[in-house]
Amino acid sequence: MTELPRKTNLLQGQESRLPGTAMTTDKYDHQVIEAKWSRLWEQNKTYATDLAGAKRPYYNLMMFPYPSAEGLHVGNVFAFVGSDIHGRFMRAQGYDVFEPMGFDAFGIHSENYAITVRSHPVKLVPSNIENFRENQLKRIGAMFDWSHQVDTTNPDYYRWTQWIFVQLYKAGLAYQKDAPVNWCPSCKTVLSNEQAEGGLCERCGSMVEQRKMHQWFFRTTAYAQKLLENLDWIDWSNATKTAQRRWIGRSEGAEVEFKLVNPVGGEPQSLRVFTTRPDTLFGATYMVLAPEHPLVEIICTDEQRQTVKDYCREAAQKAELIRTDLAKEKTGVFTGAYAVNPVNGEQIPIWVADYVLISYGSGAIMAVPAHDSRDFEFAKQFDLPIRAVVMPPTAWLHEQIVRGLLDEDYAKKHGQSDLLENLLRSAGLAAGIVAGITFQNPHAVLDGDASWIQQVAIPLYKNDPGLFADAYTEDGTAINSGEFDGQETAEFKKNITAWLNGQNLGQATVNYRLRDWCISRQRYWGPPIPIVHCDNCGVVPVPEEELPVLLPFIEDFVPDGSGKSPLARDETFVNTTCPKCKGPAKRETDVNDNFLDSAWYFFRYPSSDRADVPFDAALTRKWLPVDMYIGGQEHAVLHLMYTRFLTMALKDIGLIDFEEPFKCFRAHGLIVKDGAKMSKSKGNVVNPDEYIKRYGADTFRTYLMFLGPYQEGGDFRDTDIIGIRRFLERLWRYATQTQFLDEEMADRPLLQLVHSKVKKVTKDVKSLRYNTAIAASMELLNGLQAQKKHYCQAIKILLQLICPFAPFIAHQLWERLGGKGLVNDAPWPEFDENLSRASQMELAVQVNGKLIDRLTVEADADDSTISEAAKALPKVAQRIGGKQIAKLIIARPRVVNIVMKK
RNA sequence: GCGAGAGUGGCGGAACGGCAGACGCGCUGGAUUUAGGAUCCAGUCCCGAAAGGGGUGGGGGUUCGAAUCCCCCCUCUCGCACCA
Repeated sequence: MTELPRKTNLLQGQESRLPGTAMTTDKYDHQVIEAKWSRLWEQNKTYATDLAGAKRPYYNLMMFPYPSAEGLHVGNVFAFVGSDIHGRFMRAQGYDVFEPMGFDAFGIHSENYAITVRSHPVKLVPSNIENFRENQLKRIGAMFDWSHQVDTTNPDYYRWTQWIFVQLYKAGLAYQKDAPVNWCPSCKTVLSNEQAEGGLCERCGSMVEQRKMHQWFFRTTAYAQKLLENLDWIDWSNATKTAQRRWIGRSEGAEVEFKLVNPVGGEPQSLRVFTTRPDTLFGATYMVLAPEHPLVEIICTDEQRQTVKDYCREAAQKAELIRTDLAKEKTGVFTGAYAVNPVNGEQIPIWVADYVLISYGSGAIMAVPAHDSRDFEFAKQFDLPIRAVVMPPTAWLHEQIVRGLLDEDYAKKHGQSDLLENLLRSAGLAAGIVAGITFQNPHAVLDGDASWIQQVAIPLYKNDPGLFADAYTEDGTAINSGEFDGQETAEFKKNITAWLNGQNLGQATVNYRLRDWCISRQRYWGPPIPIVHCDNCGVVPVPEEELPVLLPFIEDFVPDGSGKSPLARDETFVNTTCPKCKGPAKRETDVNDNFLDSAWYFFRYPSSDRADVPFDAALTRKWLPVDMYIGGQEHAVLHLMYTRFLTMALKDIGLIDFEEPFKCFRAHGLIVKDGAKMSKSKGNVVNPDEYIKRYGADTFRTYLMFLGPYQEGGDFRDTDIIGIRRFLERLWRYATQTQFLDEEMADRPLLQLVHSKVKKVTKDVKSLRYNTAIAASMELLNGLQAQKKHYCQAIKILLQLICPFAPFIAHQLWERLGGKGLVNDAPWPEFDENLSRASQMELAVQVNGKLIDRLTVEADADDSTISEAAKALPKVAQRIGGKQIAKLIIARPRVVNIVMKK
């Protein structure tokens, strides 16, 4: 006989309904219930918010999805359900909750997918949206207000995306400049950053190059300071705020001017650099320009010209990723030119190296190898002088030497092996160890007499910090810095900046890492940038009344080798008349970045039915800023930064009166499967549809929220979902097969149970700790079932508590039990703090902090009663014996600790 | 390298500085059942027959008392990454 597997996959075959018996009608049949309530909610417009009439508006936003062909991902469901629970909770608190949903359907994902399946986004996107909405989103039990949905590819929407572009253009916040794009020489196409990961083309694997193109930018940097400052007061997840702060990357320093030794006739006479360490100016022994720096070509000497040219060409061909990622070894070449160090008149060489980025600061640096690890590495590689100008604390020197972080190769090369050996010997001798040290037990060494540091290590460092393996980059005391010697870093910075200012050689400056937002995309599937280029009038925005500039249907939308958007191939699109002079003109053919579509969608939701304005002023005042935004931490910087920028810009333009779009933002966690990230290649992708069909949306929702703390994510496990299903079935049986009493609950233990659980669930749901809220609901059900008397009042409260998680079953049972109206509209149960506490408390009794016994006393027992009772416990008394008690601590309602005298 | 977060039973995970392991999965035993992948009851951190002892990645510290706070180290996850 063949052995049958003990268990089969829970998802295989098998209808969830059991063969018909007399009981069937009363079984928990999720399919019937969920279909019924979906229908009722839709018919009665239960979740269509009266936007104009709402008394207590609450805007509950979640990040709208990109409607992929694969369908809704379980990660989306996790995100939406968590947000919906918050929305349902707020509704039960009496708010008019607006919970809209939409589709972020433009962009490279849709376009690429269409290319791979040889279809067209114009065909694919609508059917994907249809599938998302009708087959998936409508089944997860969320309170979506479908009367206000948004589809970014709809001309009624992107008309306003273009309109916003025009407003920004008029406000001087949109401009054009040359910027590099990722270019695949083999596919002859522009690539997005994610398509060029690792510096290789995603499709053909060839090395991605950087190509310069004239592109559109938004001036996000104009708001760098405000974007940073507001983080201090907005109520957002801390991790998100930290990520934004780092992304903005404010750093204070000074701009310093270095004059060229041999200025080329008529050309600029100096180089400006940004440094956060003006106090290290005396240690600047060379300078570096980024390969793209315009002065490179001008200043390099004829001798070096070819070398420099070759180097720059090579650097240009490396994608930024390769340049940064794989360049473990630094590269660079000498230009032949020199500059003058303004503080000491020294002539220092100017190099070109790709470790300096054109996009930050001025694209040029002064190199202080002794106190910057990158310069240090570069100087060692190319044998440039390293001069100490900051004296590290002796502890640092000690640490370096003790750990053996010294550079023997460097010492040898510079004929300083003797010095190094001397250092080691004296260090060893100081600790009573003979020379020829191997640092086997470094921390045991050197702790006694430290005079060797004063006598040997410090002079050695002062003379040549290159002997050490690392640069000292922290603050310290100035050395080798002329009149500034002895100053601490902070005061030195202040003084030297003032001095530079006086000499007209520099001033204090703030720099940001944040860059302007490049919104040009040389692709097809996006809203055309509403600009016309006219030979006479130059750049002219399309007049607002002519918007939208419709995206033309182009059968073959695949990028060609031109590097231009496919729109450039459509003559009837490109050729137009200038809105100003009516002469012939050409349209801009780039489309805008997908992130612009999603940067303002929440403005549109309340006004989605308005054809005349992007967003109605009164509705916007009433509903925005968004009360709660829940979404993925992966959007911590880009999406959330862009929406903040845009909101600030719209405020300054005068269209709104607030500058932060989201009062509260919470990032949810990531959901993994069996401990690993879900991916198609691993074959561990969870398809939500199957689970919803088999277990029901209620079970699926509740399970997703139960598998871990919402803000941390969790591990999805097939085997665990059954626990939730059993819980809901138990709830069903209890609610349908119990004789309930109609009178009010009266006995204290039951009241205590109910009130304590209401308290717990309320607190947890409020703070998004859904997993423990569910656990508390389970405890409540367990507790109710164990009672002798069963009250309708109690089960109804449980239904209210569970409703945000499992709305279908809660509505059904509420109705069955004769509840008034909808369970979700019943006011959230209040709890009584006094009733939530037990009438008796069980205290742990410790002796010297060790648990010995337990003691049950009345909740209001006084200290002496408790301590006498505790001491009287046999196990405790035995330990006390005749000895004296030093201290007796009562920490109610948990512990009594009896501390004995020693 | 930098930043953020996390290391707790066989597993997912609970624990205002106060009884470690709530809740659930799994497992063990029992009841019921034609059947069980249903339901109900009991049990389930480790060592020990018990009394008792040990236990929250490792090592120190603060405290009457530490999974929780502080310092050092290790590991994992996620971001960022030559930003001068």
